Amino acid sequence: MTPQNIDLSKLTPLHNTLTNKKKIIHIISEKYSPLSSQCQSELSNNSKILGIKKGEVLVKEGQYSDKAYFIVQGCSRAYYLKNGKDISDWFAFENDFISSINSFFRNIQSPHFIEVLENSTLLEISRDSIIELSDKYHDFERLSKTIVTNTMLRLQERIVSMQFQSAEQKYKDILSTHPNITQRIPLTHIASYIGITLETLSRIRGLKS
Amino acid sequence: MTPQNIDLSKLTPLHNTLTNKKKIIHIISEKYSPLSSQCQSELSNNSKILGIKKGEVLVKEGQYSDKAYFIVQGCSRAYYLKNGKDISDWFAFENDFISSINSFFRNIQSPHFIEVLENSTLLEISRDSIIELSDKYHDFERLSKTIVTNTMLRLQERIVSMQFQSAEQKYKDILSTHPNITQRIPLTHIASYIGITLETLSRIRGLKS
DNA sequence: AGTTGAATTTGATCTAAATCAAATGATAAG
DNA sequence: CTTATCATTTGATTTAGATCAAATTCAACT
Repeated sequence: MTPQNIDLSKLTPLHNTLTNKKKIIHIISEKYSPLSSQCQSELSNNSKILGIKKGEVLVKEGQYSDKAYFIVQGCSRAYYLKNGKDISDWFAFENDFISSINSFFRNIQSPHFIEVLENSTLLEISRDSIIELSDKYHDFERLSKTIVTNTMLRLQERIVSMQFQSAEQKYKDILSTHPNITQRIPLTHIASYIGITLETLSRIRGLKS
Repeated sequence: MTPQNIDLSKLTPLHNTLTNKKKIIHIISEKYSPLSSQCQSELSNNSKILGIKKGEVLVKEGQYSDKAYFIVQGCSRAYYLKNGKDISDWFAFENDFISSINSFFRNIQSPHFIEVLENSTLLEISRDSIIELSDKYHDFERLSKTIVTNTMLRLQERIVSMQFQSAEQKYKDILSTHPNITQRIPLTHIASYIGITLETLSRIRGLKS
């Protein structure tokens, strides 16, 4: 019986969790940047799996949040309130990371909320663990650099998309990177993410292009 | 005589350059993340100082650019053409870095031009050198992570500023981070950077607020 | 199935900022 | 000083998308 064929539900909860964690960390290592097995197991000891229900809020405005979350299953968003209006600022799906980046990196009060949009499984890692692992392991430092670099490039693309595009083009842009985002994220959130109103988005979608 | 009091102009050009390079690298190390002296001198061997005249173009659209530039003195911008319109995407001043990030990190053709806006002194480093130094020195890996992280946070702030702000507020936002930007950067470029037209910017500035 | 509340669509204005166009001001070069 | 080029301002008009408001569709829960 190969590892892939183990029926996880038959194992004890503890063993199950450990097995899953190793798998998740292996995925992170594959997707972002390779980690030595020693570093992987130390990351395993410094992270925990969370099961979160749809609608729960992981971070609230004003909190100091020193956690980063890797999405194993489900999706989440970061948003902030501007004059009472809910503006989405980041979406994260399977194999993406999410955190309140201002609070996490600059150690200030979070301007963002982070909300789970589907029942989700997350891997939580604290800033202290990340700092410790980055100090100790060069390959972990590289992993975190890779994640930050990806994020930077994604933000840069988003600026270009927002700078001088029509509402319609901005919507097409997001569809081209996330073709089925509308099946998972309410339109209000998509609208504010691309910087247009819900009504405008609805009209754009009505056009048979 | 302390090192600070050496009159650089009295030295041979070569010595002068070397001394300057070490100073510059020391500044980078101080400002972003400390480098061991061995790493500093290896970086010194892997970088070169450029003197560039106002108006020169360092990178053209379509080129593969594998260089990063640290601005010792002067300023530069990255911009792209959208339907023939010149849209500024990044400004860099003393102690900032600039590069065609898409080309540099993803090894694709640059969508950007990089133009020097004032007679400038730059330190140029190639991607190969950065990769090599990052492999060899954990502290260099950290330095590059720090630079990327700063860039990411700056881009994120910019998105928030662009998302649902009035033209006037966007202008105030850029003034608050770069109070004297208007003394160094033509208004056309500032306007496109914040996503408004030159005319609108001029009118905003006309209001005595 | 029927009720309730949220998500989305549709409609009628309104407005901030774009566009088009021309005038003025500043800088540099001969 | 004069001309040429570039940067900025000012003016008139248009328009994409916001705002306000109501109708409809959808989904979850008794």
